[in-house]
Amino acid sequence: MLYSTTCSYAIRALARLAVIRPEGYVRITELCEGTDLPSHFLAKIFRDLVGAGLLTSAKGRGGGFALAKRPNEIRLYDIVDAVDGIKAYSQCVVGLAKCDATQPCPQHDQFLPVRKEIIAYLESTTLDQMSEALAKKMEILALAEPTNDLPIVNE
Amino acid sequence: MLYSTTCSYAIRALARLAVIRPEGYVRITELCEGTDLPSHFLAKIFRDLVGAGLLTSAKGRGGGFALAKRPNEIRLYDIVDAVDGIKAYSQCVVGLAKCDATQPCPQHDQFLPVRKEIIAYLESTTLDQMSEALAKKMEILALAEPTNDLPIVNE
DNA sequence: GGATAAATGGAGTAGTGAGTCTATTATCGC
DNA sequence: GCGATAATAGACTCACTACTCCATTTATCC
Repeated sequence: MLYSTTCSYAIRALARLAVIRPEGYVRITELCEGTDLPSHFLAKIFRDLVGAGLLTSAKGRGGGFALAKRPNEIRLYDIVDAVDGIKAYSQCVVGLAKCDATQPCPQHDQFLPVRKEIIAYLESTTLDQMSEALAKKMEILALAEPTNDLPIVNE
Repeated sequence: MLYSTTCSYAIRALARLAVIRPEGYVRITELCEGTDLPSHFLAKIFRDLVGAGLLTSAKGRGGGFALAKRPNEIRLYDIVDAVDGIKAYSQCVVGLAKCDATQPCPQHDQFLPVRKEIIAYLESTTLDQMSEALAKKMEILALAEPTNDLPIVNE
């Protein structure tokens, strides 16, 4: 997979946050309701995202986590960088330390276009696009199972 | 990174094997000489590659591991599939079980071209290309450090 | 100011991937 | 057949990622 499990949780949670309340505070428990997101673990991940400047937080009644920027200003790239570190994506595909044009690894040249495609994807995808797609999905699920008030979207 | 550490070892070792002796048996110790490949661990990995039909093995004097097919018939795809399992590449990028055209994850459509690029890369790259690139690299290193008989290529 | 509600911090646990080590088995040369 | 050689098998350790839990801190409401 492209991201770590932790990073997947972060992406899904942020997309959900943008859907539920793009501008206000959302509690962790509210965010995880009806999903398989592990709330305690997500709390830990969100601490880091606060530190990375992607989220702001407020304690006490009415508090929770809120996006630090507008959804269209948060790129997938920023989330991945905050959680996994983008450095991993620029390293040699076969894990060699010394790998450049003069000392190429067996895949160096071949892999360039793939890496470019991945980085372009991470840079061009923003949270508002993701939340829009997620909202559409939740809508479809709600129609498919009209008896459920809160569709389980993430299993 | 695109592959697991284990898979990187497999790729590097197979490329090396194809350079050293494309058709005969090579001992693990010989294969790891002058590299940072962990020989005991590689022995374990090679067992699996024998099971996957990429390598054949022979015990005793004169034995070792040899490619089960010609280098141009072994694709990067086959190696990755044998070690990491290609299934991981076809799964949803954010790790959702239910993710298809009707129930897309927030990244489903956007990620398609990236996935295609990765798969195309894995399918089009073969061991002979990789060994050729590696041989070229070893040559460059040998010229750069003419005092060394066995250049360390993989640190 | 007391009760409640939320994040925060950090210790602790579990499972997995990476790597080591040793004993066993098969093969070859003599 | 015997000794050397090399893969095979599996138990074991280590580190790291994923995840839990609880005590603490901070804020809000009454």
